[in-house]
Parts: sequence; C-alpha cells; structure tokens
Amino acid sequence: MPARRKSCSCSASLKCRECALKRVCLPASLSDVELEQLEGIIRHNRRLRKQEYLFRANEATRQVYALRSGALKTCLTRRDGSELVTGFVFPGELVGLDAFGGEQFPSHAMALEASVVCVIPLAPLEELVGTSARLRRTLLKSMSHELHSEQQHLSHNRESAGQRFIAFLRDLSVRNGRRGLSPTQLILPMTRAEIGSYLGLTTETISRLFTRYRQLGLIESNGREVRLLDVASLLQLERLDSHEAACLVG
Amino acid sequence: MPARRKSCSCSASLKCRECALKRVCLPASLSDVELEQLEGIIRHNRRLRKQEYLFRANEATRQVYALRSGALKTCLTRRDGSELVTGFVFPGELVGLDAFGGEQFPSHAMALEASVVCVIPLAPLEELVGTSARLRRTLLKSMSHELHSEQQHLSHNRESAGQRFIAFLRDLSVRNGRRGLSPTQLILPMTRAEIGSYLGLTTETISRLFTRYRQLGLIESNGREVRLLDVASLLQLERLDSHEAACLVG
DNA sequence: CGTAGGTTTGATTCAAATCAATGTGGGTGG
DNA sequence: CCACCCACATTGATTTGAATCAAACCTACG
Repeated sequence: MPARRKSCSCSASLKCRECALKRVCLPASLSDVELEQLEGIIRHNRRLRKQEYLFRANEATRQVYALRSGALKTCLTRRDGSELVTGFVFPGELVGLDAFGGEQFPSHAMALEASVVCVIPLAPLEELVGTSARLRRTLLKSMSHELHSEQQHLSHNRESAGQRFIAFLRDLSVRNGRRGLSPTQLILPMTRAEIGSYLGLTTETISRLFTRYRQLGLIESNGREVRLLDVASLLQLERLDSHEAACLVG
Repeated sequence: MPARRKSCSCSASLKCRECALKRVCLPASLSDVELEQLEGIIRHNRRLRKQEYLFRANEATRQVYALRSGALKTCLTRRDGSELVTGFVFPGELVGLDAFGGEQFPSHAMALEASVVCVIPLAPLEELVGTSARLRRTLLKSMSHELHSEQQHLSHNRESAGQRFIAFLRDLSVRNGRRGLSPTQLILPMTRAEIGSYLGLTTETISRLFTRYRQLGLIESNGREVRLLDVASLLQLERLDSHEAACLVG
C-alpha cells in the first residue's frame, strides 16, 4: 500500500459550536457539556480534493466522519472489480458508520468535489457513547436511520426506471431542504454514470430520463443544474405504478 | 388499533445461559456478570404461530427481539399496499434494530412457521449499553453488520437472476452453518413468492431457477427441501458475470 | 486547438415480466 | 375416509423495459 498522502492542512479548526451544521449533525440535541466533550475528541477540517479518497475498503476502521462541506460518494467494489455506488453524502451527514462492525471498512468513500470533513476517532467516541445517554441516542438513531434509508433504496429497486429517478431527485431535494437550501434548485455533484450506478441503471438510461422529464415539463435541466418545476406531478408520478404512470405520461 | 392478542404463554423461561444459541446471539462475548444483567431485562419465550405478526409497521418501538426458534420474514409495505420482503430471520439473530431510530417500526415482521422469540425492552437495553462496553460493542457490531448485509443485498440487485438466486442459497447455507446445521441441506421456510419478493424477481422466475439448477445437477430440490450438490460450481457461477455464466451453462 | 471525459441520441437485443394454463399436495368438511 | 379446495408451484408463449451496441456531440481544460 502506498504511503497515504494527507492533503489535510488541519488549519485552526472551526468547532462544532460555531458550525452552521450543528443542528443537523451529531451535535444535535446534545447539552453544552456533552458538546464540549464531543468537540474534544473530534479533529476538524480535514480537506479533500476532488476525487480524493476519504477511506478505502479494507482500510482499518479507526474513525468515522462527518461531512462539513462538499459531497462524497460511498462505493462497494464488486467481485469483477467494478464500482457500485451505494450512497451519496452531503454536509451534516455521517459516513463510515459500518466501521463499528469489523476491523476493516467494507466500502470506500471518495470526494465528488473539494470537501471538508470532521474526523471522529472510534475509541473515544465509543467511550463517550457510554457516558452520554443523549449521544448514545443520537448515534443509534443515526445508524438505524441509515438502516432505514438503505431499505428505502432497496425497495426502489423494484420500481421502474422513472420512479427510481424521481425518488432520487426527491431525496436530494429533501436533503437540500434540511440544510436550509432550496428544495427545487439542485446542483448535482455526481455524474450520470454515478447516478446510474446508484440506481441500478445505465448512464444512457439516466440521460434519457433527464430528457424525458424535461420534455414533459416537470424539470428544467442543464448539465448538472436541475430545477424541479412541477413537484406535485413528480410526487404523483413517483407513487403511481408503472402502468398508471404510462397512461398519464402518454 | 385492535387490542393485541398475546399468544405468549410465558412459560418458565429458558435463560440465555442455557440457550443453545448463546454463542451466536447477543450474549456472545459477554462476561458472566453482564450476561446476568442482560438476562434480567429479557423476557424469554414469546410464542408465535405461523403467520402471526411479531410487530407491525407503525407500532410503537419499545423493544427489539432475538429469534430463538422458527423463522421470520421482515417486510416493508409499498405505497400501493403490496408487501416487499426485506429479509429473513433465523434463530440467534436480532430483529427490529431499526427501532432505535424513531417512534415507530418502519417495517413489520411475521412468523413463517411456529416460532419463539426473546423480547428485549429498549429502555433498559439502552441503559445497559451505557454501562457495559462489551454489550455496546456487540450491539453496534450487530447494527453495522446489518447495514453491511443490506448493502450486500443491494449490490446483488445489479446481478442476473441466476446470480441473485445462488447468492441467496449461499447466504442460507452460511447461516445454517453458523447455527451448527448442515450447510448443504436446506429446508426453506418461505414460499417462492417470498423469495421472489426478497430478490426482486417474480414467482415464475424463481420457479424456473429451481428447475434450471436442478437440471444442471447443481442442486436437488423437492418443494421446500433443497440440497446443494456441487457447491464449487455454484460459487463459481455466482462470481461469474452473466455473459461468462451463459457460456458455461450453455 | 485538440483531446478526454462526460453526455446525448438512435437502433437493436435480451432477460425477465407478464399473461395464461395446468399441475399438485396438504388440509378441511362432508 | 375420501373428495374437494385452495394456496402454492410449474411450465409455456408473448411482451417489454432497460441494456447493449454504436455514433456523434459537447465543453472544460491543458
């Protein structure tokens, strides 16, 4: 394994208390004292360039991460060596929670654009989870939320390409909203191929979907900028089964 | 909501210490003292008849469960009301871990055959997780293992019907082995339709897969009894991509 | 300016869904 | 005890949605 290059400059770190994301991140619901303890173990501000790995599969699991800015993808490597995108990570979200399980990460995480993450060493975190009931709650909640959203993702795999695509847009929209950004104005940090991998579709299909929904007047899109125009219709299409949807779309 | 009918007879309960499954269940790796504390909060021996719900979606999440005998399926209800099987549960495995997240279960769990479960109330469990580092480890491990196996499941969704089917059989085989049962002699507690729902395929396709692999001499099967004959070839088929597999199978 | 990575569009193929019967075994009631 | 029934399973014919194959076409960047 080549010596890992740290692009991190570890500049004077912005603490959780002053972080704009504290209401959606791990600190949510912690008391001041607990927050201080948490801050004590977190290393803030590790910078990642676009395309840089945050961690790789098989790397020892000594820490989990919270994304502060930018965007990540998490991927599994298939037996044939190809990459399967298992999720996207946006600011305020935790990454690497599967680290608790074993000695090594089963997946890897890569920056889709220049990003900053907070690094949370596992051992002290586990310790702190023991002493703080609230932190325990929050962490368990995060993990089971993750579990839940994986199930959601799984359940979409039985739906038509169009429905998966809309569900994807809606998910991004919701997550945008949670951070206080516009729920209709999306800037996609990922390529069509990555969306495809995530949704179990090909690049070509994703491209056709953009075209289709643009022509239907439900979205505007230009490259990676997407605007949701007719949210009501989108939601309706999402919950229709494919036969009904076909009728509606003509 | 109708008053919940308890089929449970709560007979003099077999404690964890004497349980044949203690090496694969939550008690694994706990000290004697911790084990005693854990036993103190668990209600053992709730009996479920075939088809009986262990919990339903939207039910308040006050407890998680460990399966002692029998088999369960866990399901999500889709928007159109249909049921999506998200997993199967075998003895020694935990169920309902997504309960930590919110107030209500997102999914439901139903007995595929007469079963017995241990009931673990959440509040005291969380407490105990605070005081026992080992229990904490074990639980976090369980949850992240769950996360990991959901990812596995997800990744299979990109593979051909045949590969998913074999991966399914292998998974059952491994889990059988872990409980000390034969890894080649399987008794399926679920219907073809349930397998199909779980794998994202139709009943007919599942049926054809049984026929195909039986004809290829890789398995024997008669109704719900399955015997894995040529495990080496099965494993090889599983890791081949569909094109290569087609060549091999002819 | 040229090239590479990403995207779009079109023609064709293919794996699994769907539609349609038929078969079968285990349990119930007469 | 048998016969009927019903849920489950199998098998075959046909359709279809997305993959694959095959070209362009951007556009950002060295």
